Amino acid sequence: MEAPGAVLSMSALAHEGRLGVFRLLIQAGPEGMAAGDIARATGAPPSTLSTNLNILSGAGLIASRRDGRSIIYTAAYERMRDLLAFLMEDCCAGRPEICAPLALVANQPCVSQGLAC
Amino acid sequence: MEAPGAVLSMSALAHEGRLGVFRLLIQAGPEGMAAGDIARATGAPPSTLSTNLNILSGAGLIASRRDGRSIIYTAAYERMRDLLAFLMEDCCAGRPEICAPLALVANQPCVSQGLAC
DNA sequence: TCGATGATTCCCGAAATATAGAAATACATC
DNA sequence: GATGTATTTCTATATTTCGGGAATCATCGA
Repeated sequence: MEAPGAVLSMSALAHEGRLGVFRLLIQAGPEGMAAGDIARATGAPPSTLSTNLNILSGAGLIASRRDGRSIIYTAAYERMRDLLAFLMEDCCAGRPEICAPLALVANQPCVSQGLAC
Repeated sequence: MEAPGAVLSMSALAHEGRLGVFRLLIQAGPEGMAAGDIARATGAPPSTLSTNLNILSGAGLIASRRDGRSIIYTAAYERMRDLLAFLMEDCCAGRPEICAPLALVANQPCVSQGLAC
């Protein structure tokens, strides 16, 4: 990822409501969540939520698909991974004191699930 | 780090100019860089740069100290590490497919410098 | 104390963003 | 078709952010 993409992604996430939606979608997993369910979970009015979903989508952080009357949103893992990789590579270049401790964080979920990474 | 802090940090970094300054300061290392040098390096007019330095500072991402007539800015590594940890923990919880590959990135600088992490 | 230099603060018009009601669209069911 | 539900688009308003010129503050050397 290049800087402009990172700026776009971060400005999408730099908003309490959108960050909340994104976290929700990450938790929801690959099956995703319908817009209406997100609205209920967050309490955001439909048009506001729709705007924010659109912004997250424009930043490539979420994807959507229609299922009957509902539109299901899912988190775009690769994009998030790219953003994190950009921030880490970019910011850790020559400064391992930042990133080295993060390796533990990165490994933690795997460890806790018995995966080798 | 909590969500509001992450939002603050990301909104500070979600700006081409500020991201550039921050990257510059990361590269500059613990010795930091004088505001004037940053201005020369980025070509930003003084008032604009000052505003942006202030925003980064308010987000806790950089720190400053006076040295004679100059004010030296340095990147706040811990804060950046906290932000990355928040994003990784928060977003990878239960989703190791995002973070597992990042462990490699995190390790890379160490590896390239012969460090064990 | 004075002038020069480095940096910040003040200010304000322009542009972008946030929010949400109302209307419109898409689809499913009857 | 008609109706109801899900979601988006349109629209308007309020708020925030951006950028940079001019004025101000802080420090140093003479």
